[in-house]
Amino acid sequence: MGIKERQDRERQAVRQSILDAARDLFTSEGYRNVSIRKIAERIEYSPAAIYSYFAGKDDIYLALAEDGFRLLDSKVKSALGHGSPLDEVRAGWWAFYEFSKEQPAYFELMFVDRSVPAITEGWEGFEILQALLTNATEGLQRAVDAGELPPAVNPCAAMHVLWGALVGPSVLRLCQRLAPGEDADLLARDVLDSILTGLESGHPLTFHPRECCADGPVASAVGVPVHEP
Amino acid sequence: MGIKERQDRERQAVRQSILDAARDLFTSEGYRNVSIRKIAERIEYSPAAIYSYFAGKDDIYLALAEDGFRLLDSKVKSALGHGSPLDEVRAGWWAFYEFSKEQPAYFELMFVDRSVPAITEGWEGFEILQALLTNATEGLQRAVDAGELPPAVNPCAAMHVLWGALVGPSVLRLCQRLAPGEDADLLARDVLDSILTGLESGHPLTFHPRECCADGPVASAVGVPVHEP
DNA sequence: GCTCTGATTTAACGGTGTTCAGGGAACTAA
DNA sequence: TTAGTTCCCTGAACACCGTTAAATCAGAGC
Repeated sequence: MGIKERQDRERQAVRQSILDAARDLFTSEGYRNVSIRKIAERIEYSPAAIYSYFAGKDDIYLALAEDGFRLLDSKVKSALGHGSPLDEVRAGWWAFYEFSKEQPAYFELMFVDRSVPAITEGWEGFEILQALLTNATEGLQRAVDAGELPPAVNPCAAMHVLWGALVGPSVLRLCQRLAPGEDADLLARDVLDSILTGLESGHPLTFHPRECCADGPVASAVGVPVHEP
Repeated sequence: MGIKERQDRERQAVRQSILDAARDLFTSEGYRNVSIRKIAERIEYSPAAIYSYFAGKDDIYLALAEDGFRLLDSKVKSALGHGSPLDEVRAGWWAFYEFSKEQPAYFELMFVDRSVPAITEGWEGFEILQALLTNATEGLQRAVDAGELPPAVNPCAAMHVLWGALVGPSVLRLCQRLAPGEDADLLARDVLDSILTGLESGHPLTFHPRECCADGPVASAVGVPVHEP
């Protein structure tokens, strides 16, 4: 009795076609300018049909963003495992930058488009990013423990700095704000190197962390607005 | 014949009341959740009346944001003029952070709220921010010329790093993502110091700038989406 | 064949930003 | 004072939006 399986498969296919259409439209026209009706028209269904697959427009975005965070997570993780702790820090953040090149559509949805709904605690994608940033902080801690970074370096604050700085070149590249002769890769590398060099110099950090990386970094990272969408 | 003057004054007062109501509503409920009808109700006018003062909802935001950029500009400028070039760099960026504390409503509209319309070239506020960031780059150049920073430091890239990193603590503070015991001021200072220390160490920068600061930084800074609002 | 289930559509609700013809008050000129 | 003009403002409408309830329809199971 493969009927249910076939039905499930078909349903999954429709669901995926909604996501594909939405990703295309979101990245070409911006989340704000895409309506449920446009997505429905693209997949040749009625607008109401979509609501049997997703609770609402925001949920379509959240499903896409969750995929994106998963992709980012696996990309960063596969870049680790080689070299010293400091090498891993460098590799991890470089993977983040490369992700913005390889998956520009996802990256844009995740970090650039400002009309997108808010990312809140409890949502799966939030937890993935959360864990990723916590890992990044722990990586910095290992580099400190290994003596590759001065003991004065606060891993949490350092992670914030790396994060904030690395988003810049990624967005610059994505928005094509660099001239043809300018190489975003070099800029990204410079930014990364500058930060790490600064950390190596070991300026004492006065910030007093708590479990600041347990709920802090994501908010600043993605630029979460204070209000509900 | 002060009639026209009085009429102009009244008109200006109504215009200002629209802006005041809009700023209150935007920052308490988020740009996305505020409708023209709500603003109209607040000032006891009909929704249509607003369109004789502003071309649309987005223009109300743009007028507010322009005020904000002007405020930021004057705050940063008044912080300059004392000390060495490197001191000025530090003072300027610290003023930026302080602005986020003193004018949280404006700062939120300018940099945090993600449902706000895009900032585009040609708009007055864009030019103000543009000039401000160009000034920041020139300040870094002066610090290099004065020997306070190594010649290898690329002012444009360095400006990007400072900018990206400083937004982080500001947003963290604004979104109250720090525990009571954690001091955002210290975090901001650490971030600023870390970056400057890194620059002083003089890691060679490979990025090849053009007039990259003539049209680049703003986009990455504010997180401008690719699409029209 | 019939029934039942569940995916899909039709039609509508309440909201949005925005436009436009007209009313009416205030000002000007005779 | 009165007639004319100007211009702000309103009411009503338009074209959308996200979302939902009821009707419809195809297909599976008996």
